[in-house]
Amino acid sequence: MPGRSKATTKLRRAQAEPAAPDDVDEAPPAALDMGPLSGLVGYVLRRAQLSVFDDFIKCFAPLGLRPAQFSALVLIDANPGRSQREIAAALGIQRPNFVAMMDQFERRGLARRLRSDTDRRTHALVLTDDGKRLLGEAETVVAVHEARVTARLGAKGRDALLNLLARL
Amino acid sequence: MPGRSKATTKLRRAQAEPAAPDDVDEAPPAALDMGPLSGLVGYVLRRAQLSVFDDFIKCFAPLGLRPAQFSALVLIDANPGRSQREIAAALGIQRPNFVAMMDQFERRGLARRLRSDTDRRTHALVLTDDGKRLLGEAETVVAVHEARVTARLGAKGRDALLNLLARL
DNA sequence: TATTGTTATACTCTATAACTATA
DNA sequence: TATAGTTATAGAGTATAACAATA
Repeated sequence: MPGRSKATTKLRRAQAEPAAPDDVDEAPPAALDMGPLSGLVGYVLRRAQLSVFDDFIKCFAPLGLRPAQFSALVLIDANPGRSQREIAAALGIQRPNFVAMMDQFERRGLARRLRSDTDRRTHALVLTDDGKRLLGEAETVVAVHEARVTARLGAKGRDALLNLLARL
Repeated sequence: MPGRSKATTKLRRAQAEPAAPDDVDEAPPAALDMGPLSGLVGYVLRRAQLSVFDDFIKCFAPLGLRPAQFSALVLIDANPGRSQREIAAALGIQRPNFVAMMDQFERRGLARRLRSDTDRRTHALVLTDDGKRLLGEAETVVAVHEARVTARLGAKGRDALLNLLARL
């Protein structure tokens, strides 16, 4: 087992306060030892995903879209006429949980459920013109977001990351 | 601007996913077009994280540990005597949400809250012997899990992935 | 006054069973 | 009988305000 390096955290002292009697030597906060977590793919993956989603969510808040909603609109746009089951399954969403999302889309006028003439059980999903317009704005926003991610990884790093993640 | 002249979001279309083998000559299943999602770091990251967690959760179910619980035990073990606030913050868990987890750990006899003599507001967290024993088993399990992940990435790929993810 | 642990609460996400209408 | 969409529901996970004890 490789030894763990001692934490060598440089912490800046708090800014001088106006006139407070505080000169007792306080214990240095000292960063925590993350132990084996830093080498666990699952843990590092989770933290990275939260970090990227954090930026994504902030970028898309003005459009009123959550990540899952964006992905659903993209998929309906790329596959018009498909059923709820197909779209939901492709996104890893349970069918019951996709119903409320489609309800919202219809209420906001972004997508519609058309009745299928071949199988009257299914709904053929399509985007409305408003939905396509919003998706257009979304693709501008996603470009800004993705550029920020790419700035952290480098263009080559981003490609490498996508290829590695595709193996999992 | 260097290399990238036009839209940074030039995204390749999705590859077809391995569909279930079907020899029915009825309706062709026709995999969905994932559109730009396959090139979005956030989306691919999320799906990969869910995939890895899926294996992790199955591996740790016999030990009665969820991913967050495992990470908390690891952190307490590597940093005995730290406060709830410190452990929770290092894991990105809100302080109120960490209370129930510590309650469970104490009920199961895995960890204890010792009273601190320097600051009676805080609890000094430590693992019990049972907690350390369970963590020992967990590290065996995590090795199996991690080996399965590494089998998909290759040893070099795994290292590269960890380095890339650390930049996010 | 500020902080730690805590309670209460609410909101999102996710998972499963069961109903209906079609097939 | 099986399937698509739906309803209801329960469980995680997550976020914030507020309170008591302590600093």
